[in-house]
Amino acid sequence: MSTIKDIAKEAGVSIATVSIVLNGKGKERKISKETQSRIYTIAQQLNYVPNQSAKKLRAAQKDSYAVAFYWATDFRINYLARITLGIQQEIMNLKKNIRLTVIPYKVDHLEEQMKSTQNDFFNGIIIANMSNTDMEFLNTTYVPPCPVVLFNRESPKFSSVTMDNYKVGQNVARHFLAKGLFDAGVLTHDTTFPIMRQWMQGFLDTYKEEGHPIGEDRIYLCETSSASAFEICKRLAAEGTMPKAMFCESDVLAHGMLFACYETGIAIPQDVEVFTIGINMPEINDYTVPSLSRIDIPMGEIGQECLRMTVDLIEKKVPSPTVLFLEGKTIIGQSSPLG
Amino acid sequence: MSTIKDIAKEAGVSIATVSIVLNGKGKERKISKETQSRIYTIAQQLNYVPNQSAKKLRAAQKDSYAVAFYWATDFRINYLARITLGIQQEIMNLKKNIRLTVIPYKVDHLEEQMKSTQNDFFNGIIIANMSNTDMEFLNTTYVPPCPVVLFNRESPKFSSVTMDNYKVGQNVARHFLAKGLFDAGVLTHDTTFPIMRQWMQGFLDTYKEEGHPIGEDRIYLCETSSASAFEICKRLAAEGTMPKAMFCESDVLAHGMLFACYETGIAIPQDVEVFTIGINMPEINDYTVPSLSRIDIPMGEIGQECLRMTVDLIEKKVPSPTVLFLEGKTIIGQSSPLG
DNA sequence: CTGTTAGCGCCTTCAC
DNA sequence: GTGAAGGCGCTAACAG
Repeated sequence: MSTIKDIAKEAGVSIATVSIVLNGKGKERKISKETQSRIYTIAQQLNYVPNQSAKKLRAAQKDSYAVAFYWATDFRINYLARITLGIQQEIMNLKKNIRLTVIPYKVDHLEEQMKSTQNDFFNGIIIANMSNTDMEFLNTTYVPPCPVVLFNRESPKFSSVTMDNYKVGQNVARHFLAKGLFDAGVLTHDTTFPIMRQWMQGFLDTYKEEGHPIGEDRIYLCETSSASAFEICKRLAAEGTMPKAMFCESDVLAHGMLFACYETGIAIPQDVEVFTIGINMPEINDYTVPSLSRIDIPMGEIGQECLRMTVDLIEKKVPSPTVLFLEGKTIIGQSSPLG
Repeated sequence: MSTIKDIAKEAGVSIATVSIVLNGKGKERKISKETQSRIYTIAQQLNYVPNQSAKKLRAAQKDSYAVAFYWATDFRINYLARITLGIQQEIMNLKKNIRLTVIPYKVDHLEEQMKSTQNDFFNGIIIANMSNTDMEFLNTTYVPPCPVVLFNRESPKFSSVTMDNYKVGQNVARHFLAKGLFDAGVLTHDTTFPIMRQWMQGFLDTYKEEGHPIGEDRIYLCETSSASAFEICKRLAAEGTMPKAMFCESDVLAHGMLFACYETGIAIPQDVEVFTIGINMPEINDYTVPSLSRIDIPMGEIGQECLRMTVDLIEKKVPSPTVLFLEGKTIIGQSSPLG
């Protein structure tokens, strides 16, 4: 990488002259036309790219933080947009100069990504969507260079903004149980996302406590796609083993299920009721056929709180680790009306 | 903002000592426990936050670019996730140290956002989702401090990655016309997004050229929500004025339309065929009821090319402005099968 | 154990 | 019209 020094040497002028010209102040400072064009040409030849760190240092930014936002690149990219939006809104609110750098990582490979990223140049880090493997890495080997806040995860070591995920599962179970739907199933992802297992635990425990334990065979593991849920539900329809109530652990799966029921002539909610966790935009689930009953994860809000907490940690206004719990929003649609 | 100098003065040690301690190398360099804890305490008291620009400058990053990505915060946040993903993938491919900063802006208010953001600290800027107002600002008053690439827009002044949007509309029209669906309508957003008007123009012109002009009354303006499309389509159903074919200019609207047809007993595709532009994740439209025929905008790909072009412009490997055209992907679902 | 010094790349002030 | 010098905040090499 060449610098203005290189250009100055090549052009036979001083560094100051180069700086003036490249910042478009040549005319104002009455630098000769020739000198200017010579400098521009050489800058181009040497492939000059200004060093923004140096510029910034010189400009002495006040209250300027660099925050990294790690996000998984799988099927959940949709909802990450809303997290980012929440984070950005909070940045506006705070009226500070905060640069949010988005860093993608592959689920189960957070470690590699973190090693290749130079985290020492951030003031704070927010991490979303970690798998158990990723949590394991964070909780054991990782040494943070700055405050770290986890999105919807819990850890003994790091701050986080999360939900009472066990209670989410409990609430879904109670909704079904209140309607006498004892033959229930769970449609879930086959990967190990901690929160999904917490939801399921709350759901299963509640059914068991109420005297209607759900068998292992009623837990259906899908790939993380509508297509996979579609296949499984088509099979259930063909076998005639569809339960009376299905708890879908994400709307991605619920979409596949709705489509399977549509194709096989199973009526929702008459034949089977569907309750899901909303991770997509609320609107999408309001206009599915039929519309989905669900508990929406407050993505934007969690993002917002993550950013606020990160700043508070940077400024040492809260102790580390701090944990904040938020509530999910229950929305009753057509797929499972109130009892 | 305090610096290590302030801490050094306060603690009565040199700035080097402070630097060593705060970087966790106290033990290794055998700084006394007391000195260390004194430094930590004072750092906390003075609310010290390291200046990352200075750190970075010192570390002399090579091939390190800062790229800003402006995105609109409206209903399109969903698809912006995929753009970001494409951009990030390209960053990985390039094997350069590129920091992507996401900067949200309100549609029609790009100007204000750009003024409040210090763009002079970026090496390149990518802008998505501009309205006519935003384009106007860019094309007239805006003076870019670095290369600018537009996402799916055209401009005489700036580089861009875009689609042949007129042709997209033509293709939809031809699909309907080949099936003899002459009574067609357009369901579109009431805002002025340039590409939507281009789609519509291609669509309307083709119908007219083929001798089946579409009347003004067949153009339905919605708010940018499924809810709004739902209301309009419910009205059409009630009046019995639903056309035989509907071109939805975004799947957000198509979702509202599908739901309205479901509720009012209008059969798709028997009573009305639906063709849409896919902006959401492809999967969502594969599992609507019925699944949607559509042309998907290659969001990720456009993002990817935007980043590549930005880097090429920074490194002056391509002239400015450069324009690149990409193709949309046609997917035939149940809502409008092949003729 | 701690301090001094030099310099990362850039811009601004002042001097000629 | 142009150049020399100083300094933004930080770290590493070297010196005690």
